[in-house]
Amino acid sequence: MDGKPSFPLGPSSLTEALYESVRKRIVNGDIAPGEKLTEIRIANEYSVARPTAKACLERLTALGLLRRTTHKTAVVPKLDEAEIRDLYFSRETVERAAVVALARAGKVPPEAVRAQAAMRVAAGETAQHGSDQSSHAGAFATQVEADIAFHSALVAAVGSRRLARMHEVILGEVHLTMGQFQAHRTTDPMNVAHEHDDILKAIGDGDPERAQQCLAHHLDQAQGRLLGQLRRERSEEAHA
Amino acid sequence: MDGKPSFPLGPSSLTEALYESVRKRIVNGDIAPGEKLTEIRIANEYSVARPTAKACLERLTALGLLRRTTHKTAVVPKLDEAEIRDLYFSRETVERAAVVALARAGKVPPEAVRAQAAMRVAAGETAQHGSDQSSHAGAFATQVEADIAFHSALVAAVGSRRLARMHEVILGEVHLTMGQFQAHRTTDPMNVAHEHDDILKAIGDGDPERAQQCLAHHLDQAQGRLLGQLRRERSEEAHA
DNA sequence: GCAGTATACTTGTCTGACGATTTTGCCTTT
DNA sequence: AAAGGCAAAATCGTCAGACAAGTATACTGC
Repeated sequence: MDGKPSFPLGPSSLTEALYESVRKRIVNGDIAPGEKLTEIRIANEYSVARPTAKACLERLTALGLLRRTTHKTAVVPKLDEAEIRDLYFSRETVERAAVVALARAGKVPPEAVRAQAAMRVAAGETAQHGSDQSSHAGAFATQVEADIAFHSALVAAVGSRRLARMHEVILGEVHLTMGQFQAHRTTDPMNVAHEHDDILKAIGDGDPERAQQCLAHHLDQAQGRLLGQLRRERSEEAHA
Repeated sequence: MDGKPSFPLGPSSLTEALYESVRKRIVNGDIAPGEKLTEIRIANEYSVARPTAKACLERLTALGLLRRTTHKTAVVPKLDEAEIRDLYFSRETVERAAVVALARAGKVPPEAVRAQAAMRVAAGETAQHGSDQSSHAGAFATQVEADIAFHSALVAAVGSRRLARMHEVILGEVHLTMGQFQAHRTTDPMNVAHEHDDILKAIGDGDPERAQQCLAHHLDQAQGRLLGQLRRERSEEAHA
């Protein structure tokens, strides 16, 4: 009946599954920034042919999750300050257009409020297992997932396929940086949840201007946290 | 001395050359919308192996210049009204951010004024060879190139790699639609040049608000021309 | 005459191997 | 002893072939 199934359950293709697996390993920080990712390594680790691994690396490179030049091995990038600013400038450009369109329509996307609920329980988990290291890492990962899902739902609700596609690329790199700074993260997760609420509130009130400002504030906070973390790491390795 | 040559003369790689060639054939309208593009056809036409052609089609698909679902032949899309609106909404989102940033800095990109000069001579050529069909088509192609170059220079001048990358994808589809409507084009090219001038003027005056409005007007005009052309074709094929 | 099914053709995907290029380690020379 | 050149190893780009899945068509039965 309907042209396409709304819920594709799993990656039917082998290349798709491989791509998703490697992608998750990169954004979760399982593969450290600066680490070499050769085609042969991927092929061996997953027991697939090299052209398959090659296609996977090319897709990741196109999305900005890998850096590679001709005849050189792919490495996962470590974003410096200038690139983080560039990333968040692009992110704000896309998400600003989204929240303005949503506020004009005055419709709060249900998916976003669902992601907010998941965000809150994840924040509670993080605060609860503060001492336990492994549980903390797991809870943090789900928290990041919920954060990504929130912003993704915001853009998806606009209904623009091209805006969503651009945002998907941007969010990939955002996810990457969050995963890389995972270990030393110290931020209170409830602050993020409150900032999300402010955005949804402004959208529901049909106030594009305020929604835009709330979003800018939220992204500025996030960028500031990332830059502060980056400077802290820089000084740490300077002492060593 | 310098890390990378500022002017990469030609695609050194075979895959790159193939990709560029097919891309140009698509955006110039040499390959009609709806036409099937099989891997074997590309491989035969260019005398390359199938995996090479496959990689080429995948890259084109990722950029939106081809549509393909699993186990089905890739076709060049013909954008309907909803998709053209979506495309121009995304385009305005990106270019608006660019002109605002440029107007804030108050710097007019030299590349843009160069593209404007090229645009004017191309417009003159188009008007001159109005009767000659082949010359007209050639002049129109260079005019479209100059138009693309102008908007591309605008975004490139911001200095954001990610914004430029998003814009490149968007402009690819824009180029595609312009190439498809090439045959029946009737617009006065000087109007476009004047609208471009208004944008540059506002940027030079350091007036972000006016630059934004001029851009919105320009894109609205362009979108209107495309939609009008599309409706005309629809009625034509309804009569036949 | 129409619909359902089976077959054949086309297409997409996966696997293996060869040649070209870059990088790195070592040797020679100044 | 240090720097430059050379050689060897490793990696990337490309090509050729076989298998499986999907689609379209033709045929048969109703």
